[in-house]
Amino acid sequence: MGRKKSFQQSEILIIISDVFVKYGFEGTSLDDLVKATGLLRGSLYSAFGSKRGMFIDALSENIKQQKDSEITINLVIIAMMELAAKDNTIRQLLKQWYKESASSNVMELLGKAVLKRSGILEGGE
Amino acid sequence: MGRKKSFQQSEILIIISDVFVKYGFEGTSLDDLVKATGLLRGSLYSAFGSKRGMFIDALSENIKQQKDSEITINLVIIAMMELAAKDNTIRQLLKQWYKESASSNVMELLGKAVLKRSGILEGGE
DNA sequence: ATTATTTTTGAATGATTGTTCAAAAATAAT
DNA sequence: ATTATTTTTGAACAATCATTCAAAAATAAT
Repeated sequence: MGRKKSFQQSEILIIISDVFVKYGFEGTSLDDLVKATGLLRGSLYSAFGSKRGMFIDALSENIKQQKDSEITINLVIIAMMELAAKDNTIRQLLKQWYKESASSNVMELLGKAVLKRSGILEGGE
Repeated sequence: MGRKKSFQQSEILIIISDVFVKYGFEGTSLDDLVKATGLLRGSLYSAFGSKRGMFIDALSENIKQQKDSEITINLVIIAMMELAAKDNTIRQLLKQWYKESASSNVMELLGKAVLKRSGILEGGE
């Protein structure tokens, strides 16, 4: 009973993931998320509770569904750089990812992703 | 002539570097920098121009003076993750660091630092 | 139809953000 | 001493931030 949800949580999380990957956690504003998802603040908050909740759900979902995709790796690094030190819940998620990571050389995987994100390798200008 | 500076730019940059390493770029507020340095906003701005200027000077100075220290590596990763994509000046600094980096395996160096920063390896709890 | 329940809407809130700048203080030159 | 120059001071500013919540809308149950 009650009004029907106008969106599918899993589809919204894909959009949210892209935004966090693009701008980082601190660099992402709620306005960014509102614009990208097409939802209003209230809907996002009733679905995820907080900006942190949105990030945690995005990270969890990506870890669950595509352990070594570029998006997952980027979310993992953002979590490690910006959140893990002060957030135990996120630290636990990262431990799980680390344990289950298929890669044989995690360090190199992470380092390569950081370097790629910087854009210092391509196009001389 | 004129009033004497009450601080040494190079000493302030060491403090500023520590703050940026601790909180990241977006995660660092001017209040954080004011508290840590003991200087007031006006002094910081007349010395460095902007928050971005403070970061750039901190990064440059560290790259110049201790190419592979933990602080330098952390500043480099923060720059790569949060700033490089949209800031050409920072991208150039990072290219210089990359070219002159003494390490034989930069990817692994970066990845190891990210992993260490996350804190997921130590202390089980 | 009426009632109950859930979701959407979006304006409002208070806090925090980076930046500015006129006035005061300190020093050097005349 | 007076003038010129530089730095410090810190209040003020507009912009942006994450979050809240009462009202409206939509759906299901009675």
